[in-house]
Amino acid sequence: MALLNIGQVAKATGVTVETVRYYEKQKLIEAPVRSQTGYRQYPEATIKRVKFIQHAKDVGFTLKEIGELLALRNDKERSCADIKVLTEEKITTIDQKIDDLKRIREALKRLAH
Amino acid sequence: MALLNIGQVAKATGVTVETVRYYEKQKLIEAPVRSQTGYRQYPEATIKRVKFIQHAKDVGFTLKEIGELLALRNDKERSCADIKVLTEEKITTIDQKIDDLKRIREALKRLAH
DNA sequence: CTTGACCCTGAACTATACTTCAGGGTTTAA
DNA sequence: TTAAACCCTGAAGTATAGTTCAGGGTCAAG
Repeated sequence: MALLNIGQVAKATGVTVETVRYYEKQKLIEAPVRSQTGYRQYPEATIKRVKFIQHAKDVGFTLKEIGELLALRNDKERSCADIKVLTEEKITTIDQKIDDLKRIREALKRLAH
Repeated sequence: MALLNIGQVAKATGVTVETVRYYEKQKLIEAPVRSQTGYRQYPEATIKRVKFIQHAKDVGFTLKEIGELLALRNDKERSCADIKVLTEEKITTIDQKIDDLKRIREALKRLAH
């Protein structure tokens, strides 16, 4: 598969190139390989990762928390049991958010008669 | 019903008194009546309102958006049809957030085997 | 072979949502 | 009646998540 430069990643995900570089600095995406002239060359999977970050941000996770979510996916060091515990914790947080949203939704629904 | 001073509202909602004053400045909660000595005196309903703000914040709404959500509830000026349109818009946003969360949840669920 | 669109770095700037500070008055329990 | 615990204001400070700026190189079309 072809590698993408930063502008293509930005366009495909709807963020700016500055945001992509910012996520790299914050270690939310891996530093990509570079062309001879220093241009960042991204695999296509980066698009999914940036989109994930945006979706997680939209539902109230901070970049730090998103880093933890992503680390769970990548971390092969941790024991399976460890990952399970951490993952269940995150799922609890998510379920709370879903409940909050449902409650707000119902309140609005009542408003709209 | 008894009126509450700012510390009691803060304690009941889990935010600081500074945050309550900040929400007042941002017009997310009404400026309450004052005691002779200038202390803010809140009705109990303020607790629900502050809790609502916190829940909405947790699921990624900005204070500005939360202000709009609250305005829908309070606004008696707007036509019923107007409110309905705006409310449906907000509900669409909420449904998107719920979908995002469910997708993240499923990804984590798969991780936990 | 140049011009417009793209890419690079590091640093300074911005908006949001608070938090802290300075300097003071009030309430209440001992 | 005094000391701890509470309340007030306005202004300055902070963390997060970018955005903008200065000052450059690179690539692709004409």
